[in-house]
Amino acid sequence: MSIDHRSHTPLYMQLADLLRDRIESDELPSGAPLPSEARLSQEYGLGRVAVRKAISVLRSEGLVTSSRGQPTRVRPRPKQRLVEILPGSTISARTPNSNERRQMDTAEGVPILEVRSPDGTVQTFPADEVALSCL
Amino acid sequence: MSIDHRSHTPLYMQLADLLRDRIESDELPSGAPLPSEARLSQEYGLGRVAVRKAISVLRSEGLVTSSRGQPTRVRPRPKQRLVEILPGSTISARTPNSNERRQMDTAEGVPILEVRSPDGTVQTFPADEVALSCL
DNA sequence: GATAATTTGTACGTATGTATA
DNA sequence: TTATACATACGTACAAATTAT
Repeated sequence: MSIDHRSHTPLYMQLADLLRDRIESDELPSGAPLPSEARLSQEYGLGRVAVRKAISVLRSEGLVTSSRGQPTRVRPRPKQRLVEILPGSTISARTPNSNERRQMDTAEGVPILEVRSPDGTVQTFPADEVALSCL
Repeated sequence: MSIDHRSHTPLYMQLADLLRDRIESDELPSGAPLPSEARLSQEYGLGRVAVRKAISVLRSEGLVTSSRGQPTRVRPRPKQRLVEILPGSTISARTPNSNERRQMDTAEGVPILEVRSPDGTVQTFPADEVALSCL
């Protein structure tokens, strides 16, 4: 379970895979801090660029959140609430751009669910908080 | 419409905003090549790191695709086909991780739509190709 | 077919800024 | 205040894939 510097798989991807495993196996549970970038650098013998790129992969997958001054943490996943939608509705999903993300205050890696009701109205929901139930 | 080096907004974000505007206004239409990283560097007086980060933002939003040896291009958006789902189905959306993306052969920035039918079966669709219609 | 030029990808190092504890 | 941690941004070098010559 370590980094192979001679592998064809990029170093950052190997590290991302390692960390993802530790998150999905709950060895790094919800809310837990990841080791700092400096620590990961030393631990695995990588430069900081590779470490940051690995973490950015996890961030874009919605698995972790980073903010200045604090350690990167495993992103707590809110319980999804069920939203009921009417027959005849159309549902689509997309990735919000940075401005939309700011407005909706959602984390990186969280898609947007869009529901177009039969009457033409459109509703949007962050996909980590909402699941849709077709009546 | 240029880069302000004294702004509080990061340079890469300013460039991402500029390029996003040019894509969404169709000045850079579907399939069109973006200027090369070297060209953007010169054009806007930025280092390559800032340029690459800007493009990575657009890639994660599903707006462009990059591959080695070829210019980064505006990602052609396939026409969505409508998939009908049964009443009682539950719909959710999520960002696939890198391995899932490889398996489903979807681009970065394309969420996955997941449908759990009343009989318990689960179907997954790339959200750029499929929209769901609730019967 | 072989070479060269172009373009993106990976990875290193360094420096400075900013938010948090 | 100090130390820690992440964010931004510069530079360099080489690898790998594609395209043009």
